[in-house]
Amino acid sequence: MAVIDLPQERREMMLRELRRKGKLVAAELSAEYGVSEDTIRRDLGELASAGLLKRVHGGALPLTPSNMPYYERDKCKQAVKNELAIAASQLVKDDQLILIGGGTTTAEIARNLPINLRATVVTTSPLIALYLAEYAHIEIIMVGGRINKRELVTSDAEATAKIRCFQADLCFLGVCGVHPEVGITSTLYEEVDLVRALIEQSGEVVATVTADKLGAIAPYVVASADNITHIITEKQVPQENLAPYRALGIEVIQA
Amino acid sequence: MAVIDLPQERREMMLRELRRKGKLVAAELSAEYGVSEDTIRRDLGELASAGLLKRVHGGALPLTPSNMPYYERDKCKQAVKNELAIAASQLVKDDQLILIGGGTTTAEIARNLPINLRATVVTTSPLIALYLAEYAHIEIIMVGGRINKRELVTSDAEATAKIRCFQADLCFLGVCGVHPEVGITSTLYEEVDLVRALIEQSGEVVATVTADKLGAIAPYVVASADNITHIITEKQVPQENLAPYRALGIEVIQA
DNA sequence: CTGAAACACGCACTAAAATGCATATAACCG
DNA sequence: CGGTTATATGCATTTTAGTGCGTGTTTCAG
Repeated sequence: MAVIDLPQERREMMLRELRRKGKLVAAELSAEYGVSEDTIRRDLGELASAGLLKRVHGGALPLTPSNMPYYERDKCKQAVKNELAIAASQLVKDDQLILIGGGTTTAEIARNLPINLRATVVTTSPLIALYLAEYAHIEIIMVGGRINKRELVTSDAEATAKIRCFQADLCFLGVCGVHPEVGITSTLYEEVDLVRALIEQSGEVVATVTADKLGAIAPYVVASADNITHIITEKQVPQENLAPYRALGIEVIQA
Repeated sequence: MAVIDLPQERREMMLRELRRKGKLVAAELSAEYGVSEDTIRRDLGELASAGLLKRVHGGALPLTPSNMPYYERDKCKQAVKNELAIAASQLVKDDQLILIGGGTTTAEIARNLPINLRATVVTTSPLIALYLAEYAHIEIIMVGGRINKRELVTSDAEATAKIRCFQADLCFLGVCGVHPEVGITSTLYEEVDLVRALIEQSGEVVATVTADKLGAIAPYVVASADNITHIITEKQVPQENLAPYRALGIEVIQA
């Protein structure tokens, strides 16, 4: 992991993190960079007086609040999704080719990748593409096609065909439901082919699944559950609910 | 390992190391090159005053932290760009096929379209795609490809080829410079083909041009000025500056 | 209204920077 | 060849930037 040894470097990192995440919390920064909260406060004060961010009680916010589009849906279970995303982001390694599908949790993963990760990411989500643009060493391939406004992704035949052109190391899936027997299911028919392509063109398949989606069944079946290699879910999920997935050879990670 | 015996050689090595690692730490350099920290500091000071790096406490950083993109530029002349965008948005009619290129002004247009506009928009910018997702009756086609992080658009051959699949009614262009004789110019070589495609695949070509870009010349020529059908520019621009464009048959609108 | 968290300020300590000076080496020139 | 000069370097000294801690104050949420 890249060590931060220059104060100025730390400040620039903070600015980038602000652009990615839309806010900075002093206490978190203190832990993240291994310096006291005083130092963080001084940093934030300096950046604020340089006109680079807006200082608020507890942290900082961007000057232009509405530049990065913001989505209401993103709010629910935000904290949980953030936890899952952080755990998921541990699975990536340098120099991999990664596919990221649509969804609020996968978007969260895109904002929580290691800051110096060197990789190529293929995504169908313009929102994720924007988040990734803040990373210096990530090559971004945007998969084109008709935008599905509900999910904010391209999910038509053109997008599916494009995904088929890649053979990735890793894929992050946002799913509507995962059931041990029924498998991966979706509420959107037009997404089925695309998600299937994501799975088939990728070595490891990581599904981030909140507790309510575990064992859930949506109308359209995408693939059997054993196509998944990793499930990231909440800490509080009881072990007996996870056992069926482990029996399928899926590595289950709780965060 | 080549021995470093020339001071100048050492400095060039340091610059290369800076490009490779993104930062230089004085103490490390001292050990690495076997000279005192004083010497390193003098080197860094010299390189800084030559404008080759940014000197910071403890070492040095690149001048442009490789990602000083978009969001900075977006702030400047925001009010003006908004005016131009509102004027530009008047030109769209229902049921048209519209191309929107990259740029801060074109993004502004995307946020200022008539709320009930019924149209199809093709864009290379994920940011614009997100803005457009707010409109109920706009069909969005995202053009895929490698993302240029600086401009936040897809501008590679794949994107250009895709644009060639459309025959649009209208196209909004964000340009680096428009000169009556030299024509439309760009600061980015890789954008040239794409912008040319936008122009050729579109009936009307609307350029939103802030005062400083009117008559400006950037390194790479895209097309002659008479390819433009409409120029939207600032109110304060004197008539004599606009006459050459009108002589080319371009409709000039001041907002 | 009250307790906890965040903040602001001053102080002490460390590391890095600037500055002046001494020395060594290499280049220059008669 | 020998002496002068310019450059590069290291060392000592003073300044300054960065940091953490303690104390008292402000802000915020229940």
